[in-house]
Amino acid sequence: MGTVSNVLNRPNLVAEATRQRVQAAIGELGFVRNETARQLRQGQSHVLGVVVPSMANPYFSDVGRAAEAAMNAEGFDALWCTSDGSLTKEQRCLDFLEEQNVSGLLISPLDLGADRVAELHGRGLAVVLLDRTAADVCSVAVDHRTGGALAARHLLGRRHRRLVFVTGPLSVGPVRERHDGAVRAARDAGLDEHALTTLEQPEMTAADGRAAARRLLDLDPLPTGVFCGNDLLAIGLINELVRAGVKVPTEISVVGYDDIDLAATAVVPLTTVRQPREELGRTATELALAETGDSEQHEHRQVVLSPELILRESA
Amino acid sequence: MGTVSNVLNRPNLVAEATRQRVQAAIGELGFVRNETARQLRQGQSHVLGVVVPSMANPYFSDVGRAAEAAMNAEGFDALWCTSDGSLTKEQRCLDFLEEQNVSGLLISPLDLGADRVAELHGRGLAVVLLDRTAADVCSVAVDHRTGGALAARHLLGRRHRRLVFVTGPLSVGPVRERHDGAVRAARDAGLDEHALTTLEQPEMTAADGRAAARRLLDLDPLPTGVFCGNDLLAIGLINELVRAGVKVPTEISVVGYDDIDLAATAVVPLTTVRQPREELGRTATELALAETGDSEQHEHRQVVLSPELILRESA
DNA sequence: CAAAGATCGTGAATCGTTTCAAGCTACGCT
DNA sequence: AGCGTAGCTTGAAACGATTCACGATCTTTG
Repeated sequence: MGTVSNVLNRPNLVAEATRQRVQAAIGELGFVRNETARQLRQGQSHVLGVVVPSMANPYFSDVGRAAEAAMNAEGFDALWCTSDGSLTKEQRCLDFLEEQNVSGLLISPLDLGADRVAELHGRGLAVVLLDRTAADVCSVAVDHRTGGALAARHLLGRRHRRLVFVTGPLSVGPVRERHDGAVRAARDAGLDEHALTTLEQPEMTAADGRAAARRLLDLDPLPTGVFCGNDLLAIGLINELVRAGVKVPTEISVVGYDDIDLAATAVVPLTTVRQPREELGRTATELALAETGDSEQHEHRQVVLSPELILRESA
Repeated sequence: MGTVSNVLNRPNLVAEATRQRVQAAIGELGFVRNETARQLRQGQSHVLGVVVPSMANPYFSDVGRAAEAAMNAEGFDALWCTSDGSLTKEQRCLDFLEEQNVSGLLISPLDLGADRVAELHGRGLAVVLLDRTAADVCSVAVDHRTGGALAARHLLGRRHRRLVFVTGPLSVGPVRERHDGAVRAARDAGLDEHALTTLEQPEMTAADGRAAARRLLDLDPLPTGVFCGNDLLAIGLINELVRAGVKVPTEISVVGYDDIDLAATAVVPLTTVRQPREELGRTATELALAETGDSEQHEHRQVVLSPELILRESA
């Protein structure tokens, strides 16, 4: 019925008495608006998709949560999808979201080359890249080169001259940038080429950090400063170092990256490079919402946020 | 067009030639089926909602991931919602899912009393409780009493006679059950009443574990065995203990609960009670799918899974 | 008191898909 | 040739909400 629709969507158009009556009936019958039909008719959905490689990763879950909160504040809802590091799964997520008619997409794509995202964008979906950057799309990223440099310079400033950079797969953009930033900073400080080792791990979990620590303990002479590509690596590494009887930070200093919750409560509270996760998520939905609003004469913006060094005890 | 629908849903009914032609057109035009309209017409959705208190908690993200994988295998998709520990947010999640016409619900409700879930169930939604149990609903839970007892008996078996149970809010069912199981086991073993302390923390994060460690270090005499309500508590606690120079497990033994990934790579690899998270998630979607299928003469099942003690180094 | 205007309620069309009855073809059989 | 049938295709109704033009009622005003 038309009136019911008005009561729900434009209550001011309907007389107080009728409004009451309709509301009562709604309560009585337990009527629930069928969002599905509503969307079909309106062609728009008030739902944004969030696609991340993993929800278990505190970095993504924090960013996503901030993004979702910002959406809710504007009457939008979030549809979470996890690609689990698989391109196939990512495809499946995008298919799902497209079929669900989301009006926008916050995505941290596994592979920028995959132009499925571009295709969706072409169909009129608002797209915001999380922690990636591309020419003709909105994006919010952190300046990882600066972040890496921040970490390296901190170690250098503490007179460390034998450094190891423990990193995840350098094929991943942000990871490579952190590493590059650190290496560049070390070189700029005039550090000797062979005083600088890179340990590339297949993943970025605490287990990988532990494995890195074992390889690191074989080095001779032992390095004195370590920069890890994320906090989980750093935590695993420190744990194994401590187990081996190496004192952190006296014998080896460690800097992490991300500043996840666990960083503060590690055996040795972690000195780390904080990414502004809340701001990242919030800004991403702002950009997306702006784009869904404007639709046509929208200007794509590439926002770059700054990382910050958090001093604790590990370095 | 009717034929297009047939090509997509019942390809055997349509002639090879037409099928090819339609497929070609689909490819050419970049046609994407509008799931919204499809659902509206069918009244059913091939989507299940997953409602958990937090995605950052590895326990829930693992359970949910297993559940989602099982859904995907059956052609269903998952809609993730996080209640973030707030009843309001949980309500919002349920409203959203109902409006989205999900055909089932996997939920770990904050408050069993809230009969919103029962209401949805009444509307014909398949409902499966995660880690909670109620009379007239399907559920998959772990026998936490046994889990708690497993942990306590392990400590007692190692001749520990001064025990502390560090726990989260006892208002949370599963948490209380773990605690009760442990306390009962200790009493059954004839442990003195005052040789048993309970430290209740407001949350169950590593930070709470650290706080617990500080309170614990004030105790005189120091306890020798500690059972933590989850691994995060245990990790935070051990970290602080080690920082204070207390040797684990020689001076104090610690048992955790969950067996999250981090447990194995902690400074002192954690002895812990493993919950079968994958099985829990998988079973939950099986129950839900079974219920959506049968609809009417469906028998509710309460599945209870068994925890398992994982021996590592911390106790 | 009548006409105009303001205020609300009504009914039909619409969104994109599924479903089903009915129509069409071509073929085989007698 | 005539008829039945299997195999496909077509067209229209339906899902539940929104939207909009129209009609009904009530109020105001000259």
